[in-house]
Amino acid sequence: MATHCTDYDFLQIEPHWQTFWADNRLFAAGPDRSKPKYYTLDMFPYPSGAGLHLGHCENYAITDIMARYKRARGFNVLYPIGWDAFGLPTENYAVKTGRAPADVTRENIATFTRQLKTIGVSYDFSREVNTTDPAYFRWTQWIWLQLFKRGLAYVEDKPVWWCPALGTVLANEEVIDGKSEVGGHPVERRPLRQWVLRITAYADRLLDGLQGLDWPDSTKRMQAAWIGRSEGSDVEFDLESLPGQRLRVFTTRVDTIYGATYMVIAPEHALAEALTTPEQCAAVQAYVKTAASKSDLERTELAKEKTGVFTGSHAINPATGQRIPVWVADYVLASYGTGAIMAVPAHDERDYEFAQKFNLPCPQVIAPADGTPVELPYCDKGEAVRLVNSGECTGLTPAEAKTRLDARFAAEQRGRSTVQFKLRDWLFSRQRYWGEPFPIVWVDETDYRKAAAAGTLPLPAEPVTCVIDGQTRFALPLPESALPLELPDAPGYQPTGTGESPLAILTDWLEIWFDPATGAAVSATESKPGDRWVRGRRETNTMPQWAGSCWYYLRYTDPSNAEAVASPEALRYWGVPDIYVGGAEHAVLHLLYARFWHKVLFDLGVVPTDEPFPKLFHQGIILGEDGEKMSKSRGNVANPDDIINRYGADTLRLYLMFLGPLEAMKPWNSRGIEGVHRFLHKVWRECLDAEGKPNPKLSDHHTDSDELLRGLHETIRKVGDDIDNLRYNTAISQMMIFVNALQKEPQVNRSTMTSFLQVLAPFAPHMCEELWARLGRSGSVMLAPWPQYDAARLQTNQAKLVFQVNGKHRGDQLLPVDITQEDAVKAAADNPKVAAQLEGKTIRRVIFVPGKILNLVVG
RNA sequence: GCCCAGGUGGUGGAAUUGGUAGACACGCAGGUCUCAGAAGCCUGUGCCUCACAGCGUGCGGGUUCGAGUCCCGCCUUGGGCACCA
Repeated sequence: MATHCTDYDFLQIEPHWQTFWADNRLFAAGPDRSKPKYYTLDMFPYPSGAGLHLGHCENYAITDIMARYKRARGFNVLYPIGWDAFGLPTENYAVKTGRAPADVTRENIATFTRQLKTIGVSYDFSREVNTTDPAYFRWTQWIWLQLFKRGLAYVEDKPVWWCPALGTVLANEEVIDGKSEVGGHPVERRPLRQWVLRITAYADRLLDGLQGLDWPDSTKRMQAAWIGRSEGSDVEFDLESLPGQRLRVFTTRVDTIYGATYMVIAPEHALAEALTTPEQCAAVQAYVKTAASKSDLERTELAKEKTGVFTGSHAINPATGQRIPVWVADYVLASYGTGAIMAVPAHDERDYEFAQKFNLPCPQVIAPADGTPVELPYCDKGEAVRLVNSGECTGLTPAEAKTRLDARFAAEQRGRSTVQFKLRDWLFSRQRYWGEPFPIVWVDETDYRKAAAAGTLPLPAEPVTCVIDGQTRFALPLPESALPLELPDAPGYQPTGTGESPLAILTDWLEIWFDPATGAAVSATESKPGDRWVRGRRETNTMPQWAGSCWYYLRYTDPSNAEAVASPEALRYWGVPDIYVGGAEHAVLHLLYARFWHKVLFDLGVVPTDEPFPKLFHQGIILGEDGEKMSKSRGNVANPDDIINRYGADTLRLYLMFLGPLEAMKPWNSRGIEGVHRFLHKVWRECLDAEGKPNPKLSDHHTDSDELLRGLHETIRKVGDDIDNLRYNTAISQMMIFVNALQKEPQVNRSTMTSFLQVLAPFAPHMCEELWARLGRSGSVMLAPWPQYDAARLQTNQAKLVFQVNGKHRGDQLLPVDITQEDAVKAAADNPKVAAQLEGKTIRRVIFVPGKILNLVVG
């Protein structure tokens, strides 16, 4: 079944075995539930027109080697692939060319698939999923409906990037330095109706869940920082000019309240206008207007110098009873906490800087317990500091003061201990065509009540409403049975020019008669089909690309199930990925969003566990030869197709894995690849002679030396360990060491060679299949059980003992491992170099680590 | 500014719990084979030195019989966050 080439002709060998694997369906995840399962997953690729790059190859080689190894170890392996195919690049291309996004997507997927097959990745292509397939996004919509039903989705006007010149809304990543990425046109913020998901309701669980995950620490830390849990207190300050109203602040340092000498509200704060006195009106209005016209980016970038305006009003510090001024300043963010702060300049850097600029008082209320004078601002807290000048709290530690003040303000009904998060709710809509449509119809209140009364729809406890053309509309979901809601055809896919999605001009699709019981719809231009039908307008937003990638790993367990996301049985057996490999660029968003959806599905009883990715690994970025990030403009891109044509996929895979630690960022080196290519040639020559027949040095009867067998067993052991621990580079180095030893042997037992081929096979699968067959082994090397190493073979009775004198290496000698210290010292003393160092000196101390080192301390 | 991870030959990198620094490979040099070349094979290759010795894991200190590894201070590269009260 092997090819007949005499040389290592990888261009012939590789396609041959790729066809063999596909024809024999060797990589399909099996139905046998008695076997232990292993689920390995790559991050969901976007099938771009540019095709596969080296980063993909690195990612997929890592998981492919793992998958092949685990199969050989007897696991039932699930190793799937699919396509995260909705999204902007395809839509932009469609707009430009007028071609249907679905057609473009299909072509891109075909290209990707072809390329994947040329690198020999052992995916189970029978489980391929595609987020743009209605049979798939039916369940994306279904999950979204569950979120909707549980009150986790709502609608809000939110500012988005709008480009007047392009007549369209842009994503954050399409805006660069305040200009559109395409064309460099100016962009502005414009409020548009958006769907928002209440991810903040899961903030605590998302944070706590991180603890048990086997993820890179840096990624866990990044997510924790993104969630940004912060414990503090809410306190309400009375307002002198607005009796009965209070200004609420959030502070993590309520213990410093005796030092709060002014307050600051964000320019967007609801009380900004009410608090402004007539004399200050012009100044405040001007300030608020300037702040509003700045983008978030400008506001933070220009943040070097603090700015602000006095409102003219005062609040009362509830601790001291003093009147303190209320300012407006944009260093306070409307979106965090309550949008207002109590400023304690003596103990907060930002407040200090502001107070210095505007000449506000800075009384110190925290001091080191030992009375050391300190410079302001002084931000220490903890056991070593005490409150000073703080009335009843003077002398307490900050922690004690917090307890006391929280209790006092709670009793006064003006405060409490509380927790804030940096995490914001998730803006979950795009004004775009190429995404999942929301299964929502906007209706008036009467129709909503009528439809709700039927009791069959997935409705939230509180209706979701919005105002369209001055009228309040209610969000009526499609019944689950009516899913999927497919995308209508849109001529040209052009932007509408109003900021709404291209769907908003497809009147027949948009304005409908709708049957809430069945989800059926007809154009509103037709006559009302029946009594229970209601007049509605479809939701025109579509879901962001994150939607489809939030749950795809579940679909792989049962990809064609028409009744559910996946069957409970499949979800129980396959569970979640045992290892998830992808780039660190998704450390926060994708991984956080998917965790959120998974927890909701867990609460719904759909999935049996509450975390989707127990083990995560990030492969490092492959840089160009110049050590810079690969990019077309730099001209430092190495193309996988070229490399495969020149060296073969096995060489490419092996070299990518040999380059360095998998997680490290490392530069490509086109000369270095020669090394692993030579290594594969060497393996070939050790197996076959010049005619392509088995090398005469291989025999079935030869007894290999203990040393060679120790090398073989050490290699089996190390390669297995290193694969388990994702240290492929040292596994390869061990295989090179073994082949170098093999090469020096005049005769080698054939089974030694075939055992070695088995451990090499996950890395260089095509060549190992070929050699396995040519050495007379039957079937696929992939089906042979992983060789066992014999621990007894690894032992030696001699080991090199290193001699040191005063910690310096002075020689070594092969000695029995169980040598006594006394004999070891004798052996050392016989060593001429050691003897020279001992000359005329006394041995003061002997450090003996058996089998390793003998250090003689002399003086 | 804050948090994190790195810094080892000409190059990529290796080094259980502190125990031979530089495995493996690239490159380079010499040799062998060849009419010649390619490929292969052999030898060498941290620095300094003819050699002995000495010096060497970003820099400066420290702990230790012994430090790439542990501790303190600094420099530097990369990543993340960035007025989050």
